[in-house]
Amino acid sequence: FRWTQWIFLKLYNSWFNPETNKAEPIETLDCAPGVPPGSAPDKSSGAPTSHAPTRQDAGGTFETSRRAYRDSKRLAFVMEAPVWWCEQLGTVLANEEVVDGKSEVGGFPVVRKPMRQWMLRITAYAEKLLADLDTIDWSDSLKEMQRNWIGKSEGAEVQFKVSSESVISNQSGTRASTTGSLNTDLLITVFTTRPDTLFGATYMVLSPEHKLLAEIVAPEQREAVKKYQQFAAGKSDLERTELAKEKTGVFTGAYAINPLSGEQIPIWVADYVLASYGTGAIMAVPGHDVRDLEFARKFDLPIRIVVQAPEGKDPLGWTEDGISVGFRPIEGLATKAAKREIINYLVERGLGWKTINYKLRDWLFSRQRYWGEPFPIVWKKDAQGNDYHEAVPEKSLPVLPPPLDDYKPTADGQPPLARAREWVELKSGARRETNTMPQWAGSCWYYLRYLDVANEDRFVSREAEQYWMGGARPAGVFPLLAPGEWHAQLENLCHRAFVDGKRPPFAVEYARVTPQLAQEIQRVSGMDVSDYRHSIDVYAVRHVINEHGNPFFEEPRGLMALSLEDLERLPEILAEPDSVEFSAKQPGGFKRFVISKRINGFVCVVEEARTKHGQLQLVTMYKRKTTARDVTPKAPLSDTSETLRRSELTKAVAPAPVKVTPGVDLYVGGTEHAVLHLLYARFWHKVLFDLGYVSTPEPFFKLVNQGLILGEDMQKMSKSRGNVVNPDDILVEYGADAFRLYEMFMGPLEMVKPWNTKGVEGVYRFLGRVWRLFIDEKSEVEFEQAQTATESPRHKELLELIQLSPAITASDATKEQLKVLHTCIKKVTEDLDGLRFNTAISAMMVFVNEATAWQARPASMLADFLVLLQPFAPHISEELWEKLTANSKLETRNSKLQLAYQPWPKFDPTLLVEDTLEIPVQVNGKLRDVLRVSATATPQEIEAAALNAEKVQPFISSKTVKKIIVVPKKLVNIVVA
RNA sequence: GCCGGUGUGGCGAAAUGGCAGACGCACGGGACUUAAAAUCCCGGGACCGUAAAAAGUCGUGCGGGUUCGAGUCCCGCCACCGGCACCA
Repeated sequence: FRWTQWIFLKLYNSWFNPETNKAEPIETLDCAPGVPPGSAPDKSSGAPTSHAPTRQDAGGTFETSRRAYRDSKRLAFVMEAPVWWCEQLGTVLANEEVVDGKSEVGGFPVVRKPMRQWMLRITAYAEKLLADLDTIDWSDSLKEMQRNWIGKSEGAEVQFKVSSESVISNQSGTRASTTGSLNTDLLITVFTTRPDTLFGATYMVLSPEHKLLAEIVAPEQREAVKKYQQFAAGKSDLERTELAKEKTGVFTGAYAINPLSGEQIPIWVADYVLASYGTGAIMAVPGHDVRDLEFARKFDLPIRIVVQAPEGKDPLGWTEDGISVGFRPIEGLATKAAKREIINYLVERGLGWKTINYKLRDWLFSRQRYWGEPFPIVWKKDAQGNDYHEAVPEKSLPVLPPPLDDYKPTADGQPPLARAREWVELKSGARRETNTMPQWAGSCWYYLRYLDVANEDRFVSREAEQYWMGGARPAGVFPLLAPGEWHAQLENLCHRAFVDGKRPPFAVEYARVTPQLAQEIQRVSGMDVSDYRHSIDVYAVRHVINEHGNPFFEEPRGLMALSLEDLERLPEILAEPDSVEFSAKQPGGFKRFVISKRINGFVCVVEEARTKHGQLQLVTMYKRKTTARDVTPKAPLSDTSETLRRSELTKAVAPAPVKVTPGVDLYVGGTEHAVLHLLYARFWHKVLFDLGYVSTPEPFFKLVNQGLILGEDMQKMSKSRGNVVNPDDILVEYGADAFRLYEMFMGPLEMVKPWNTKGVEGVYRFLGRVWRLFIDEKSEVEFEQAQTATESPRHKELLELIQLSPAITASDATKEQLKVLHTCIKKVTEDLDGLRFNTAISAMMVFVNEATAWQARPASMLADFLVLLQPFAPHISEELWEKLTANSKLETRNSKLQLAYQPWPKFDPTLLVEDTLEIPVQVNGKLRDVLRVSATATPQEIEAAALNAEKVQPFISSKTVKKIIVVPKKLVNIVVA
């Protein structure tokens, strides 16, 4: 409670500074120029901004207005707004906790209800939470879920003037006429991701909750609109989604002016436009939006085609990229360019601006429950009698909940804590906040506390945090390449970027910064980068190929598509560039260099960023033709992707990565936390990082989703289905070792798998075989008899009766035995690294099956085997270890050390080499025989043996042998006509 | 509709482009036992053969392609699971 509340106060006392792009103490707020929190620091946008209060501000005292201004910027803030109320749970819930109109926990109905609640400004971190997904090793599906939840859309806000005629007629009907200067500048702002289709906006739609609705609605439509608003408000969110199939809406009687065409377009109200997203109003382009088209067809509204679809495709309802038509300034431009041009057009005329929208909402953080951390907040009254909130001093933490007789909310709907009046009402006259935090609060940072649980002075010591969480270098950076490796590594990178997306991100350092380049950079920036290395990662490769390697979407600026060949010339370009430019101001505070060189009539431009790890990291690359005459056709996209697709790419061998572990090394959990815990924890961690309390920007570097275990009937386990397997029963019957071993043996970690109790018996039998590999069965019978003969259930001394099997010897292992052991060591070691527990266990089963047949079992081998088994079945392994090491004659390892601390065995590859090999012989790809040949046989010898093989002869004798493929140590394939 | 994942024996599953089905479950046969359980040994994709074998043919969701060779790589589909969903 204490440190969770302490972190909350950090959130409370911070704001997000878009200038520095990070959270800062609230005290720095007054010095910064006003920019709306969460919005992109886009100075050229022309979007309206708020500003910090100055002493000249009218109304109220400076203190009051400063407090109000600070409170509006805090990362933890109070908001009076409709929230999700769940009657059965007796509390409000966050967006993320509401699924299909029901509570995520329990599936109870929820309703919208206006309440004053604490919120956390997670939206300020939307961009970072999105962008940094690229730096962590999580599954694609999980990352995708977070991306969808954050829901970034780039586009523009456009202002539509409400047609003066409708305003005049409206106002004269509603208010006392406001003299000659009528408000003809009534503006409605819409958000669109397709500003290029603005010319095709033939009507407008406002959400039923839109603020301007009352002002614009025509008298004759007032009644209809009001009814519609009530109709929409009466629908629960569940109904709203269920009824989504049929569009509804009402004409407002008002018109707006399409800023491009100048036409009057009708303004409608419809609930397919959400108040909570964008501006709550849209420009409807039925020609190129399915929802608008559906609506337009239902209400017979005009439709205009402004984007040409590819040949053979219907332009009506074409929502993908195409060629703009109809509006002169962008006529003929491809969508990407048309968007850019239209935005320029709008900005120049003050009609709109570029903007970014996120679906992510701020996090509703308070609950009306007893069992949660109370907010360390008190409420006071100012001179005017208005309530304001204040932090409890850090030294007063923790704020503990008082004991209560009744844990239900009060009769008038206040949280349970409100029942404790002496606790709530302080002597000073201040009152405690009675809401509590949700359970997520603790789970947002528990992994940090685990590092240093007993610390009384800090939530985690710096030393512990840095030792366990700190990563000195970014993940998987490969050291500088040896000369000549560049080509292979680039193919490796391309392969990882485009073919094998599952691999973790990594970067390659491929060249030192040359003295020429270092000198030039020093000259333009004053920075010394002489000991820096150039690096390139999969994201740069993707970016370069996707952005500049795709001729179809290329911008009309003389830029040319890149090929793999161009990338291959990076070292050449960077060694002796023609020019170097420097741009100090970049998002994230990176220093960037634009390095260019003219090659074969093209100017190749390479942008690199300076990282804190002594690298110049490739950001992007493109080439442009200098003059029209310089055009020489270069490899188009098809060639590039063909190159990438070459199967040779898959052969590129990846070197072992340098082990670095920023954040939690490995986090294993289910997908149910995808947009809850895993998003919340990332947010808190980033705030703590910005404020300097932790040393990594991400909490969990590698995350694996274990698959759900289904019931034996292949259904999700649930009480109502009655197919739940109680772990306690399994533990009693088979023990913890067999239980965990079975869960690991069922199949790949990430896969969904059905439970099968028979399968537990299988691994239980395996553990039994392991036991009998070590233990003399006769002695065990004696033990059991002695046990039944005595009454007391606990006889430690009786255990002494259990003896090691006489087959266990101090003798040396045979070559054959060593091969079996080391095959097992190799497999288990490699499979553990890859979290392939199922195949590791099967390798141990193979070993035990073999070893059971041995008359003499060398103790040293069995000791090594126990070390392998120990992580999978720790109890039985330690037990056997004790028995094995009790016999001093057999000692092979340091028997003083517990098994868990024994060094991991290393496999010896030389022991795995076979003397003779089995070589399958195929004819036209079909298996005909298997030869046994010496491992030293030459390809010629193998070929001859294959041709002479008895079983092969009938298939080749009457035919001509066209070709013989001999794969050394693998196989022979004879191709006949 | 969009995004992600998965399709291999009766079942859970293995297979750096190179002998498909390792390992385990279930099943069948045998040994031990008065008997059962436990344990140990043997068998096993389908088809066609055969007294039994052997040999042969077909087989990794479907249709194409690349390759000497494809469960694996490429193109196009289908089915199932998970997530998102009137987000402009």
